[in-house]
Amino acid sequence: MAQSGPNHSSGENLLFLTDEQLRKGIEAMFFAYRGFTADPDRILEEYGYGRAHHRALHFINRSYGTTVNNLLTTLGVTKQSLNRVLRGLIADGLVEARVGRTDRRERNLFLTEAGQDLERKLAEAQRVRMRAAYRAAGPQAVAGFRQVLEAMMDDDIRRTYQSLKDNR
Amino acid sequence: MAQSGPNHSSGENLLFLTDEQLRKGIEAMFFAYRGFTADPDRILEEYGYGRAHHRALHFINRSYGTTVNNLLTTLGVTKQSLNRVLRGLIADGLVEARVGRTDRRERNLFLTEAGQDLERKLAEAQRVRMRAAYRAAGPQAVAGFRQVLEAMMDDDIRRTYQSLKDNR
DNA sequence: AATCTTATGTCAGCCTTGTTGACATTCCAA
DNA sequence: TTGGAATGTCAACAAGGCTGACATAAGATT
Repeated sequence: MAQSGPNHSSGENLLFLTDEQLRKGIEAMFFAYRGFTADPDRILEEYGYGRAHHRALHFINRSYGTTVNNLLTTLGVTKQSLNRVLRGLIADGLVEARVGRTDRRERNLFLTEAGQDLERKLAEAQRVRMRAAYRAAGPQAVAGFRQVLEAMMDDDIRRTYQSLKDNR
Repeated sequence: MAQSGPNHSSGENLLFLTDEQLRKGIEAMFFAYRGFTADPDRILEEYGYGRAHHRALHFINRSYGTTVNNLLTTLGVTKQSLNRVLRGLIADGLVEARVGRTDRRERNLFLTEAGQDLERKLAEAQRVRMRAAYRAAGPQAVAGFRQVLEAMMDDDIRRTYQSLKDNR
């Protein structure tokens, strides 16, 4: 388990983990996630895309040349679902799927220029809000934010997340 | 990436707000939210319900006797969408809608015994994970977590959130 | 060479949950 | 009395999940 920071047993943690405190955290997640997706959603609407397209663009950009199977695992959806989205992005010239070089069954995915443009636009919209939130809360709060989020992930996803974490 | 760091001004914030750091925060939100909803989702499936039902149960439980309009605002969906969900919950005997006493156009919403049972079950599943994450990250991290999430909300939603914050 | 397996794509159909638009009912308030 | 607010309902549609079935290509194994 993700064990890092200071820990329990200290008496001060008793009040801390009341259902009431937990409920506030739960609601904060719900409301914050809405804010988190709101700005990209508005942009996507102009293009006739949805969140699924955003996620695909993000992770293709992020893991240059990734395969369809990799993407499936990261996104946690079925191939049919992803395929529908990819088909649209490829048809619109935002994504390119090249036959794999070592294994020709695989398709390596790339963003075209246009794809990179949209990805940048979406990412920047999301960063603006994230940056503002980070600024408002301060560095120490951000560290805590990341720690809690990381501890909240499913184990296998946390591994995926961490493997993506620092490779750029 | 075309352009990297934002990097204005304030000394210690320099390294802090790189696009890279922001991207990690964005991915953390995405992956953590999946974990956050995973446990309730499994329970809901057994009952043939979806997340929309969970949200309705949560906020009806939370704001005893709330009106449909209040709920709409909190949930951020259309009345038609909410109505479909409420109809199901009422038909299944989990929610009761009583005609308003002061304004008889309004419907006051309550959980029945069965509704409270399911709500408790869902909430506890979600709390288990949240509690584990809080424990793993420690009190200071939790404070930061809450600060950043709050700063990430839309302004009007933050007001709603804060008004719900301490009234119990 | 034949066969098994993997990676991917595609078709069809279903579900939840969001949307709009139109229209009815109830009932408070001016 | 009349306007408007709160609510409900019906219909239609879309996005984006899902399952199941089947096709194709190509790597892997026997």
